[in-house]
Amino acid sequence: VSPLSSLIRRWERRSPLSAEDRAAIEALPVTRRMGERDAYLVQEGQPTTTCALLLSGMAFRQKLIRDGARQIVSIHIPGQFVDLQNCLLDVADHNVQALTRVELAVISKGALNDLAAARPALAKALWLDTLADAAIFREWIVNVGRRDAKSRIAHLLCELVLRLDAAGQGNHGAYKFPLTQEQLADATGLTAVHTNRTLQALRKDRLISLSSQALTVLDWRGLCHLGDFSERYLRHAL
Amino acid sequence: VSPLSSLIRRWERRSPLSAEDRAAIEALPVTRRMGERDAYLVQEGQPTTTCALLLSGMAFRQKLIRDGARQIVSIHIPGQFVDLQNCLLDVADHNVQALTRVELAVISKGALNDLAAARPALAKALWLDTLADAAIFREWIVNVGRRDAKSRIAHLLCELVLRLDAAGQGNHGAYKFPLTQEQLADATGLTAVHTNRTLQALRKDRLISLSSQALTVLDWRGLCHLGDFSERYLRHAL
DNA sequence: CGTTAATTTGAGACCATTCAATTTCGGTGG
DNA sequence: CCACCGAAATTGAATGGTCTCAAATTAACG
Repeated sequence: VSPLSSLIRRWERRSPLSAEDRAAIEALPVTRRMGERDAYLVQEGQPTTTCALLLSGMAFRQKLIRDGARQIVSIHIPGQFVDLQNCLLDVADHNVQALTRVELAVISKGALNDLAAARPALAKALWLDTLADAAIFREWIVNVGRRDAKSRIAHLLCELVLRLDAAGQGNHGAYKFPLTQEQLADATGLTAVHTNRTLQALRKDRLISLSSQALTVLDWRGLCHLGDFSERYLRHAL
Repeated sequence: VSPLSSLIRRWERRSPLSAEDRAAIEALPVTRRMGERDAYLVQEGQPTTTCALLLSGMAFRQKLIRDGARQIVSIHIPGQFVDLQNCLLDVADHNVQALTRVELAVISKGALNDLAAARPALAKALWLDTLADAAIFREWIVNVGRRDAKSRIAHLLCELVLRLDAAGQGNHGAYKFPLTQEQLADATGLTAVHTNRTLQALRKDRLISLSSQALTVLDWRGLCHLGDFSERYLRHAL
């Protein structure tokens, strides 16, 4: 079975691919690669040579500012490219880090660009992936820019839960949740201390239970309401 | 002269287009449309039918949250699409508003999709536009998530100044700057009051002068340093 | 000029931060 | 299996950046 079958499956949820398109994907030269937790998969400033599809584990993208503070700008689950933009960039403009131990399918930039040039339907699929990313970025801006701490974290959890569900990684409202509180803080623009207190509030409100990397949603409606969550922006991401 | 010549010019700054590609762009059926200041050009929840290229004036994209607060997620200058994502969305997932009186070249979704399907080089150009947007979104997240008020505003000004320069809209560090302080606040995740005080601080530090819609950069190096600004992420946006 | 929008100012309150210390957890080796 | 270790989570108290609310001033525009 091809390492890119998860990609084909995800793209076919949007619309069916022709046999030739599927064959072209499966013919891509792929290298498997592992990454340890916290390992840098892409580093800002590095010349780019490949794109990587996440096969298992989770990863996130982040930027560092001068004083050393970190802002996480997205979180990735299996079936997604973690650095699709590198396909069209000479130099990486942000960092990608493994959140857990990860397994990657690495494809050369050139092969992916050739694929897009030769097969319009796949070019569109790649474009759509970029667009889905961008939609999430926009909502992420709103989250850190205009919501208070409780809403921010609630919103982030809602988004992750829907995406994990779509990827078949959740069962009955329970999820593996490998983010540390410090990482959750870096994703929401808060401090780790305040994130801790905010999580306690969410637990006291009986919205979630979260401990030892296990997240359970106790009150989905309530969490969505608190997080001011509407799933429209995830249209092409699920 | 074609209304899409500014688009061709911008795309050709990245790499030359073939005569056929240029002809295909110029053959697109285009409708001109005006928009008054503050007018909604796209409304969240609306079915999408067209994409619009900004010919003159400025526009911005924003989302509203439940309590009515607004977060501006991007600002657009002539030569850019203000709603390219609508090409691949059935329903708009955010709002687009005119910042000044604007002039638009409206193209039907279908025509643009056909263009992308038929002409790989143009599909790539559209993809690259989406990617450039996404790079700006990422930095925008960092800005509102991790920088303090002075840095946030300085960073936003740095970005706009470079983009205005690239679009040929600046002369000698002086720019038309139609954002009200309230809009600047909504873009940076601050309040209008605090934005006002922060601008006063930037003026007192002799970094900028800003009044009656005219921005002058007095100390570019200093502004970049304060804003923790690095232009790498604008690689494809300029 | 008159009217409305935009900017500016002041003071008090609050959400989130900072800094430091403590407790718990997960994994490791004896 | 337990002792140990570092990482992660938790707690407390004080500080501070930003917000809120309200009012005054200035600028924009017909």
